[in-house]
Amino acid sequence: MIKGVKQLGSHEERLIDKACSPNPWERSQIDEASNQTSAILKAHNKVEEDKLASTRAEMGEVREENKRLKTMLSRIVEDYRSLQLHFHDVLQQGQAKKLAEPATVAATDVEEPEFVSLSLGTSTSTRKKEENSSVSEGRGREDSMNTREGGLSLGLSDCKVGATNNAKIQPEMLTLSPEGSSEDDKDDATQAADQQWPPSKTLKNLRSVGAEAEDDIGPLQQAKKTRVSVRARCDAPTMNDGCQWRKYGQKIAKGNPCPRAYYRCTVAAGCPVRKQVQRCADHMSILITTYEGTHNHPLSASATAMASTTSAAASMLTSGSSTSLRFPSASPAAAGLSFGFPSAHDAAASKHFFLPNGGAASITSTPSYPTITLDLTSPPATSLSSRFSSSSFGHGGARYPPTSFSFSTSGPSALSGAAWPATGGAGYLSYGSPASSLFNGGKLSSFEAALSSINGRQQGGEVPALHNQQQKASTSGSAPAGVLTDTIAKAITSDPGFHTALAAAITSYVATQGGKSSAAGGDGGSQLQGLKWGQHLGLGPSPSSAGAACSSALLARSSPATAAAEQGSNGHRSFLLPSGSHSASTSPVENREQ
DNA sequence: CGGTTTTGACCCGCGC
DNA sequence: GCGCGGGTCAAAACCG
Repeated sequence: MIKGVKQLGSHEERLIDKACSPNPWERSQIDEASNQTSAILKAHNKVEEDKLASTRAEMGEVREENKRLKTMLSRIVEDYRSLQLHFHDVLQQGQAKKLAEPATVAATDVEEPEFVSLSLGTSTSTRKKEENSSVSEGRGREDSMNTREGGLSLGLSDCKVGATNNAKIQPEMLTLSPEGSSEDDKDDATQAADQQWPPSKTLKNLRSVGAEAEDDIGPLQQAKKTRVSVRARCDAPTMNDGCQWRKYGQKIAKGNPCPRAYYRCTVAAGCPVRKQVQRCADHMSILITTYEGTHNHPLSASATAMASTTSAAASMLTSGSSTSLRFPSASPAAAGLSFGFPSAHDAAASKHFFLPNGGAASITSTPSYPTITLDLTSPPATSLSSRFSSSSFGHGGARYPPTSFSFSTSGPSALSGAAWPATGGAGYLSYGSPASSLFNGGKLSSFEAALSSINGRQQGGEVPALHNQQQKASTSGSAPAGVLTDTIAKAITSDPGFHTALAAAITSYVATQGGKSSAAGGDGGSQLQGLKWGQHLGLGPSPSSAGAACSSALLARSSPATAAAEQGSNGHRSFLLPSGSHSASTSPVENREQ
């Protein structure tokens, strides 16, 4: 492209030179003719001069336009390179941390506070295995993720949140249960045992210890309580997320006639992961499943799907604090990022960007826990828009600033069931603006593939390869929910996707804005806007989270939006995944429920 | 018989 | 301090 611009520039110069200096023969002819027919020649001369002037003016415009394009391009390339550098930095830091990671879980908790919490799909053993087996190359790691069962190798849990995040949120990787931090006070011999789900007496003691220590480890405590809630239409008692669960309690929660069931993961003894399942009071067909904790064991592919999704969602939540810094409500960034979205609706706190096809909003609010909600309940009509929501009210709401961001996809309505590519990367190229043919060439983005999965539209034999792969790998039978959530999770978490989505979004945005500026005669505005946008994306040297950047990149695909109804009231970050006929099959265990 | 579910009791945090 | 609500325990019942 640069080459092309340069060629264009030299061509312009030749044209202008030619226009400015007619050859001698032409001049002599004109002089001769002027002697004979002065009147005619005068007129002729005038016409030529006019032509010259107009051509000169035209060339000047083209030249200026060329300059603008050159500048814009160099800025974009610059931004892209810095982003690339930053991306590699993050990868390398993650690798370095892993290599330095002590063998004990407790040590990990202490030394890696910046890891994103709630990596439900990531187990210590799995991650260790990967350290040994994978080359320290992003692409290689992703390959392993796509092929290996049970491990979430590239989830956002491996992705360090930016430094701005660390100041406020310091999630920890492995021990999300309340007793986790207090284990530091115990000797090593007991720590391993305490990784198991503690007996009630221990729990009671730990509760008090944890309360005492809370001042010191406040952020960690906060992060540990991070929950991921999944709303989905489901007729079955629970969604099949690939794990085995044992019900350990049931309560009638206030304000909801439906009892809330408490489950514990029984895949491995002592797995601290719990989930709560409750039907929505308003819509009994909607099942709300809330996950909390970190699996301490490898997961089946289908279980990893949900886990990685929730992990990704939690990562989005935690990374959202930095996002809020990047997209302050009153800053031009917020307006810039809206890309035509309506601005904030709830003056009190919530600032939602709504999507063109936004369906039912899903908001959850948990007074003391930062909770992110994946809403899979919107009707199929909203098929290709996506939105998540998260809420966080930690400690007076100051810890998680109320901000929302969303992203949407729009593109060909024909759902090809494009599978997440086995090698990753390539599929992400389909991120981009509809305005850009590059991203619109009949391909679906991976995210769209995920959405199509959610909507159950893989029909007529269009079963994604990923689906097949996971069905083969799954140890708990078919798990459509797992497949779709895995696809979503990959769309959110996969680093090359984040990488490429950004590049695609940049290109897409420039394509759109560049066209506008060109049509308007050009005032350099597009360049400026593009730069701002890039900065807000975190394209600069400052650290940014993958989630924030990815979602922001995806934002570029949004077309001017019409507001969707908002159900929540307080500060949430919002995503939404449409689901229509999302019905998850249930495991034999879960079928026993009443 | 082992694992799971049920269900009343208990604990704890929070608000008044 | 008390009541309320959420979360958990644990014994009994249930199930394959």
